[in-house]
Amino acid sequence: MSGSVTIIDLARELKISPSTVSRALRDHPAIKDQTKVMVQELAKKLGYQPNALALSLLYRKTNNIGIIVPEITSYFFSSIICGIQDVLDPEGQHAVISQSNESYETEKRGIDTLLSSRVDGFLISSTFDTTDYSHFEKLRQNNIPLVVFDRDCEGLQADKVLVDDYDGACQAVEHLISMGCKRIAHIAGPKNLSIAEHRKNGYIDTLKKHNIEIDEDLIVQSQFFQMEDGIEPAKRLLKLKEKPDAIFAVNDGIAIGTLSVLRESNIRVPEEIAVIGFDNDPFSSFSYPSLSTIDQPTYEMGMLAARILLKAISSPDEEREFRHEVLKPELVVRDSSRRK
Amino acid sequence: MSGSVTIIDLARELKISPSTVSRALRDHPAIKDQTKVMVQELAKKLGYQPNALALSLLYRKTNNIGIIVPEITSYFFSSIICGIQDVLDPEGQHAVISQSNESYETEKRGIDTLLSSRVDGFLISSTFDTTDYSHFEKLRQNNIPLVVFDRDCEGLQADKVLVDDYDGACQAVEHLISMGCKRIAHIAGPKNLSIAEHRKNGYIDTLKKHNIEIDEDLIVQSQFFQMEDGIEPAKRLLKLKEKPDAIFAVNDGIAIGTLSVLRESNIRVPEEIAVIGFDNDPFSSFSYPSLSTIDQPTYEMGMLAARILLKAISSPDEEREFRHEVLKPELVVRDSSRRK
DNA sequence: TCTCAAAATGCAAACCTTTGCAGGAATGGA
DNA sequence: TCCATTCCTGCAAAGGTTTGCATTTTGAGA
Repeated sequence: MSGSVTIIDLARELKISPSTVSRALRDHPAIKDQTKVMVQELAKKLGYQPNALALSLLYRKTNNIGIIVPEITSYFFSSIICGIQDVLDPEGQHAVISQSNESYETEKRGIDTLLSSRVDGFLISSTFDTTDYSHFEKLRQNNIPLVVFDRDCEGLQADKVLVDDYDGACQAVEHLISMGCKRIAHIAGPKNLSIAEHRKNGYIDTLKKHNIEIDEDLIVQSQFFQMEDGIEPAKRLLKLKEKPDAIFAVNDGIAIGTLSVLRESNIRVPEEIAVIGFDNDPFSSFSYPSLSTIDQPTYEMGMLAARILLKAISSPDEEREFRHEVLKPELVVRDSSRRK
Repeated sequence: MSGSVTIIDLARELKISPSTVSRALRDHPAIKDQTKVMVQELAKKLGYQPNALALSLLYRKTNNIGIIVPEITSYFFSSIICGIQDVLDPEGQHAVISQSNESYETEKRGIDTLLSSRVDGFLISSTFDTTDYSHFEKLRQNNIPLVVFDRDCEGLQADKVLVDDYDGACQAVEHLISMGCKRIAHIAGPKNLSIAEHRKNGYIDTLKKHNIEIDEDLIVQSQFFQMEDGIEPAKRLLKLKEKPDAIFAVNDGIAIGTLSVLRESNIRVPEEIAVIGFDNDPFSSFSYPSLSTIDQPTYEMGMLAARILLKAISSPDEEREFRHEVLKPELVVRDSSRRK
């Protein structure tokens, strides 16, 4: 940054005013061709680059987009970010990424620091703990566009890009039933997380639809979404007097953890217990047995969210409805649920 | 951004000058206590937040750090980024992340756009194709600090935080030998990528050290680092007349792909063929069989790189040697290489 | 009441760029 | 030669903040 050459430097060198230099660089019609050539050549020679900071200050626009996600190490979120970046990049927008680590406080702090660094808009997937949305409301008051993705904040007025988790769960359970499973267990995700609730509801409703009684013992809970978090809940299910013949895990991580427990217990998958996950993590097709799952259009979700945000940024005062997009997930059948 | 209140607003409201407001907010000794209280209360009431843009312009410092990585979807890079962020955050620095997708051109473009958005420094892990470092040299000419991590750019004058890949490979092969393996194959990574070369050299030298002849047929190449990229090379090894009794894969992704091929071919791991990877991806302890590997201190690498960068930024003109840190990797033995 | 130092505040420049408006130079025609 | 255009170019303000220096205010002491 130190050695950077400014418009003023060019002006001084050419003994003309900064405004003329500015206009010459932007090909303004009121500038003589001769002057333009002269300026542009010097600019090139000296490697002039406009100071984005000065422009941001002038136009009140940084071209920075704040992204807040619970974590970036999971494929799920990192591939969403890919989708976002592939939309932002060609538009000259930059992604400033902050992790909340599933902590409400950190999320709030993240918003504040990004806010004071003047990002033009926010893309947020909130934490487990986020039940109070006042920090999001604040954005609207400040007139800063916000698009919520994946994890719904129910009641919050904002653009949203979500996945139909309920439908995904229904597909998963329908599939297990069609494979002849009778006692289908569910390893549910953290409480008060909308997506986990929706999946659980899809599970319950599908069983009911098929007149299968809901057995509360068959519903256990995982604390987080990592592979190791699946171990303990899976073990709990295996301790039941009447074991399940299928397990629908809230995501692929938990499902993979479950598979490892089943393997250790010498339970054949899918013959004794079928397993299905959720996410279609790249990992899932390489597990043993390969894992049936519900594919989520993560990349598309990121792209769509980013597009909606950019649109909101470029037409600020427009009165409009908040968008509420719901993407459809898709069943992927692999060995872990395929009855031969 | 629109509704944001400025120091000038506060000044007007209180009928004092902006400079007094500024000083009052920063608790300057020359300001009357009464005035300070008055200003600070109004600032709080109106929710004043300093405009970081104006400050950046003034101090020629954005507090943004540009990160360029080949991809963010792998655990390897995303956990490095975690380490980076955990250092940047408390310092009020923001990570602006750009992906090169292993493309030299994209990497170059990334530098240019981040440069024009005035990041204070760069943390870069270069692509496969990056053999020309002029875009990095440019940074030094502009006096912008750069720390290279993981993937070395040989010959480039810059701070570097690397992992001793050679040593890691030696540990892996030593381990296989100690388990009684005689025909150890290597699935190498992309050519002209330093880390892949170092691992290959470690493999070769360790075999030589044990007077094991190098068989070129046992060295095959993978194109990329994903699981699916391991399939084809593994199949090539299985087609050999004399099959290997161990495979050292350049990373865990390739190793996982290899395991799936071995499984399909009904080859017992580790009894017939032992397998070891590199990275200690979380996945590797949940594969079947669980994968022996070389643990890389990714999080620490990110932290160290970030710390070095921040130091370089805060003491710009200081004459100093470039740092060249080499972290030690560590063998993790699991089922895929444990002879019973 | 006046003086003077000390205390408190304000002015203006700097960071870099854009742009409406004013003004100067050049050119054409009479 | 002079006037009226047209064509170029420059001035200054705006965006928000900090800070050296100048200026005003305050209060004490004479």
